[in-house]
Amino acid sequence: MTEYKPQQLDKKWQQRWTADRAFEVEPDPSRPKFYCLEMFAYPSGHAHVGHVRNYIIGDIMARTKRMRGFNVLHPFGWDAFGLPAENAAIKSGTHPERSTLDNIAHMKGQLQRLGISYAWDREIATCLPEYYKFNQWIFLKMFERGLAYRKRSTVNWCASCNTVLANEQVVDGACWRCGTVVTTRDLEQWFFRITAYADELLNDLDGLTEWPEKVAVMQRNWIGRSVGARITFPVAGSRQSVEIFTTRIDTIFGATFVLLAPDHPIVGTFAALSPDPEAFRAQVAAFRALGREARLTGAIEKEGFDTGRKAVNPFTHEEVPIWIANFVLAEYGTGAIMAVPAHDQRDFEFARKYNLPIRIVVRAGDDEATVDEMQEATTNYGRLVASGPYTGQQAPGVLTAMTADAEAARIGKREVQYRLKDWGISRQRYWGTPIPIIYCEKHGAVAVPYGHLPVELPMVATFTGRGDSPLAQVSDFVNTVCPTCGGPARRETDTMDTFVDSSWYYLRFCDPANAALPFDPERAAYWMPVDFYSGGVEHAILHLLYSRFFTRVLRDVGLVGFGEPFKRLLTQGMVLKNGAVMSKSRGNVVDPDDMLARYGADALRLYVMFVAPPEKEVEWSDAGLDGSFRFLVRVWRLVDYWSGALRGERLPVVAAEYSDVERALRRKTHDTIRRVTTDIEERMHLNTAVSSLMELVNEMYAFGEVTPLGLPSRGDASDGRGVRPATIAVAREAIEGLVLMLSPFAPHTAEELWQMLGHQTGLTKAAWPIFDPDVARAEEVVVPVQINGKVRARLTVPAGLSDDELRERTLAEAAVKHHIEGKTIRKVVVAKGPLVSVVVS
RNA sequence: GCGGAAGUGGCGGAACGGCAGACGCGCUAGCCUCAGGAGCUAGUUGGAGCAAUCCAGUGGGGGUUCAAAUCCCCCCUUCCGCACCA
Repeated sequence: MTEYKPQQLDKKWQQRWTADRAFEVEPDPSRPKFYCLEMFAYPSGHAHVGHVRNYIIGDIMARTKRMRGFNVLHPFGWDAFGLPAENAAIKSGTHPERSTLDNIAHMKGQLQRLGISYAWDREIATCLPEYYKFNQWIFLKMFERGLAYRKRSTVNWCASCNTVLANEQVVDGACWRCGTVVTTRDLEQWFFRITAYADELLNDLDGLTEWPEKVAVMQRNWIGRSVGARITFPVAGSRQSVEIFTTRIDTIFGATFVLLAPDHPIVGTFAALSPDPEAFRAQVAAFRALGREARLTGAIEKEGFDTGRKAVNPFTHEEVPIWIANFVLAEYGTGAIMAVPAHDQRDFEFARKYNLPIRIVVRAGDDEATVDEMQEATTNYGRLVASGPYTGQQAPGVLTAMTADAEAARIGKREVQYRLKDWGISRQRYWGTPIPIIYCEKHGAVAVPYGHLPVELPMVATFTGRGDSPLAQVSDFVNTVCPTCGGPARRETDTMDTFVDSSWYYLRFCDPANAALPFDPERAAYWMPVDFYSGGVEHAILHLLYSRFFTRVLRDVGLVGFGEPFKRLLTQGMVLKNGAVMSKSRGNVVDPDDMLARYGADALRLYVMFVAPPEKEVEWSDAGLDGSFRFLVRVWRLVDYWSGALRGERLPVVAAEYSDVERALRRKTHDTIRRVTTDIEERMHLNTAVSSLMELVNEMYAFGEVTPLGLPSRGDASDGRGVRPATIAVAREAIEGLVLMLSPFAPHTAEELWQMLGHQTGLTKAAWPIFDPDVARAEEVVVPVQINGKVRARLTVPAGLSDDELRERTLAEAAVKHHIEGKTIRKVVVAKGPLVSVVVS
């Protein structure tokens, strides 16, 4: 009996795979490709079992697809730029490059010890010039096309991280990374024009049928398209006007006042011309602060004040007051709205609070409430009343008509608004990709010529974390010459948001060593799109939306021929410990290396896959890991014990030679092949794939009880002499199938067992077992019989009986007779399954 | 408030209109024993019964169907996302 020593097997087979370069691949048009990718890692230092779960999920898919005949690309890399390394440098004095590369080395070791089948020859790290050179290259392509541009704007600012944040990086008014309350600043910033692709990014979500609906919905909401009209309200006694955006032009006859955001540009003019500009400005400032407060706390107390000015409603020609309100957003629409208190709840509350007029202009159903009786705004569409020439008309027709009339009268136009804003990518930090722009007094912002890329990040020795961009302090870096005129010029000193790095890395894996282009279009055409992509749902908006945007840009640049990078997406659940997400600060991390030392890689891999479906959150349990280890020991003993008999000559066997018990095991084997294959490839129910394998093992132990092959607990292993060839053949089919199907989950153990069974070539070259429906077909079936909906009997009958025969046998069955005695049979249904349902009364 | 997902034994979870609780953990009893955190056998939704068996049962209430954990309607709870978006 050979002892199961998983730690030794881990080492042995990991070395073998590396020596054989078993997972390195090249394009091969003769085979179908499969690109399997897990979101690459931020090199924080240590991967815990929560991170590792995702890599194991991907590895099950990659290993299975390889055995199923696909040419599988399964690469890994590092999202290596970012703030934590820089912050650590400020504290410890270690240069971010040093700590990042150290962390990568450690984490790579962790993944290798888990036996994840990565093509390590394609490893990338975004902080290396050979990678970020192409961040710059893509930036320049976008600059040429007007997709990268610079503008002064009010931006989100995190005082703790000392940098700008994208809208997507502000969570509940606070920094997504450190939780500091976000403030605003006016800065010159670089933006990517993602809004140019807003419609496409929105519409194409419908085609992503293999994405979780949740993610598509989140992106849809984030893009936030709404169709309406922009209408000009002239300011009375002035040549100025206020433009408003509305989706409810049908209610415009009920617009009894206009509301401005405190940040609206015209507010400054109003203040200057007011009787007491100082007081006016003070009040505006108070509302700006209030609006921010309200958004942070969710406290929704609507406040406003009258500017004293009036606007002319262009449909009614009526003068209505202009107020400033804390709940109107400067960044959405035009920063100004027409208020229709009768038909908008917010306007209603505001009007009631400040005693502003309310006018009903839409009637839905038979509601005839007067203004005084109204408890809340009526927001449904309906028939227009008191609306001049439009009275009596209905939505949606009237919306189109009124918008068209506004356009004809040159007082407005149809407009589509998005919640999505352009992506601000400038960061006032060091550890990132330098933006390849040079500022010249004569020529303004000039692109660094492609031949000068990469603009290398200079080695800065000291970090303070204070002041502006650290690169501004490096005079060798800053001072340069203008590429256009050769005159003195200064480099851009901001770096790019690290989400730029991750927006195209999956394309780089197709051709990671290319020095001329981000990737070779032909290689990308072979490997892309990613067939299976898995990672955390926290990237549902940021990374996944940016990646879809980048792929479209690269399509328009001519590098790829498609827009969607990820065909199938899986958002894996987190691993909790003591009910909380694992984190260093909570002190509840489980280090995979501790588990490897106790159980080996395979028990850990198996447990993490068995405990729950991949999308679900799971609670870590040491006891569950024990169970998986026991299962592997059980498999080991069985295979080891039978291997002597199974290693021998493969004698031909004809179907008629199989006994009932042998046929039953063959059925189980093939049924298991079918279930495990669809569970992995189609349903991604890795937990039930494992339980099917467990069932097969239980069945084989039962088989051992009744055949001369015996069981490990029953003395010496049989060498197969004197055992019928049919028995050996059946056992071999079951055992080999088991080992093959176990191999994605427990690759080290499976390789060793495969070798024990006498195979010279390893499992990385083996083929997945083939399901044979003829073998799986049962010759006898158990048919449940329902009487008035309850199962009352089971019939064991030959498979393939006709419905009439089944009906006959059912009614003849003693247990059935007992239940229908003295009653009238109303109906007998024979359903597929088969199953018989009898209705009596 | 809007949107999404979910609610099944002591626990993790099975069951894509057809036998509810597969598989595993835990627990109980027994066997074996070089006493190990090992292995084997049986049991384990609740209730009634010596038993065969019967009754109830998938958050609650209705409905569709020969048949519902599964489909439809209403309600409750939990988690997640968005949140004054005009």
